[in-house]
Amino acid sequence: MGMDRFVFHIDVNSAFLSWEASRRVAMGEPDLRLIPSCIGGDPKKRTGIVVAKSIPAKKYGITTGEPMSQALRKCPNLVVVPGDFKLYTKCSKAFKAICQEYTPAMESFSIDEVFLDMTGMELIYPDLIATAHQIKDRIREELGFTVNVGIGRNKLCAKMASDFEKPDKVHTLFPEEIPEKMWPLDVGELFTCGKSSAERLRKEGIRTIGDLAHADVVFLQRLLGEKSGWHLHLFANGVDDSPVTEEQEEAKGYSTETTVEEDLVDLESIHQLMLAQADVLAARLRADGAKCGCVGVTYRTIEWKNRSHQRKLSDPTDVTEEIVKVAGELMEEGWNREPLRLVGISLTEIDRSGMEQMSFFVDERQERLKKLDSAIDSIRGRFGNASVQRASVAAFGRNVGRKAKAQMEERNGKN
DNA sequence: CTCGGCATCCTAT
DNA sequence: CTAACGATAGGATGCCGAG
Repeated sequence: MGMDRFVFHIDVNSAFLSWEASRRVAMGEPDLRLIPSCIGGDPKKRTGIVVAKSIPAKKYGITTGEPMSQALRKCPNLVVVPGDFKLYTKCSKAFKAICQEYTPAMESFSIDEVFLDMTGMELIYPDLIATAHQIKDRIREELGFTVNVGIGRNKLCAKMASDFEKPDKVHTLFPEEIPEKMWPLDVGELFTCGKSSAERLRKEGIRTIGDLAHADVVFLQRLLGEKSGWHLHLFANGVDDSPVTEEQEEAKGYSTETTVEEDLVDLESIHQLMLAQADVLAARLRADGAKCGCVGVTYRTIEWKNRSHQRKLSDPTDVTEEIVKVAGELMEEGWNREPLRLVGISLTEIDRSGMEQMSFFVDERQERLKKLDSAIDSIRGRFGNASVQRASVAAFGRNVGRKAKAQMEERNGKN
């Protein structure tokens, strides 16, 4: 039936840190990869989180996603470097350009990961493992950073394999290797088995991926939900039919959220922040020739309680003022006046039909607002392309809050 | 009973 | 300093009310 496939998963080792380190090495500076170091928030302010870490940093028990303050307690000498998304975008493109040379069937999975479908290329690459080594070595020699390559019969196995020993390694995970290489691993290591699922499974005595592979599917579905249970069971057995897709899907939603330095306690300042956020999102909609049919707000209280409210629109829009009006109403209706540390807006039900709405009369106000927004877009043009912003981990600790203020000031300056 | 709408949870980079 | 801590996206899940 379906052809047997060969899939590569290529993953840049500690991408942000590697990219920063390779730039510094090229400029004759010390190699961050050889010392305890990380990309993260401003250590002086002790805010933000660890976004990427060196292997020496890992030896201190530092983990990705943990607060900087905690990481610094584990390793006071930790060298902390702020993020630089311009650099990451450049390195990502160079990395993917090399990968793309080996097959047209490449899927960009994230800024630092690709899948390659190498099926049916035996004549060009008779030894796929040698080809994997070649790709890896070329990237290291030409670009100055290392990757791991995982090889499997499907994306799941390729991805699991690329996660084995790091850095600068090629691993395979073929069906006959699954019991030996994957089943002994902790359940939490399985792709899409996150903290919550792993915890539930462990409570039931399911500790390894092998345990999961042999567990009863119906039991798993009752424990984790119908789809999650089913999928995790398939994954644990190395089963995955999802194709390597070349073209990336259009976004189904646009969202932004901002953690503020000082808690928000009044509607006025919340409104101002949301105006800045809606302005950015609406510009992205227009840049993509899209409109949204649903507006949502998200917020987080100082007690870390998350809330969200959303509402469908009677007519899809790409107008800042329309979005912020709905967002303001949602916030007013739902917010119980607890101080907020985070506020965000999400736009969903994206409509790309691009067709102007048929109508016998033109809504004067809407036209006026659209012209205003277009003017704002052209001013914004010099700040560069929205996709860079989208890809960015937009705020590294020290910019949090400052960014919110800057957004508001920029917006205010225009009025 | 099923479906749409919504809030929340979970997972990933 | 004694709990502290990002942004963005997509999908799943559970509840509720309408038809």
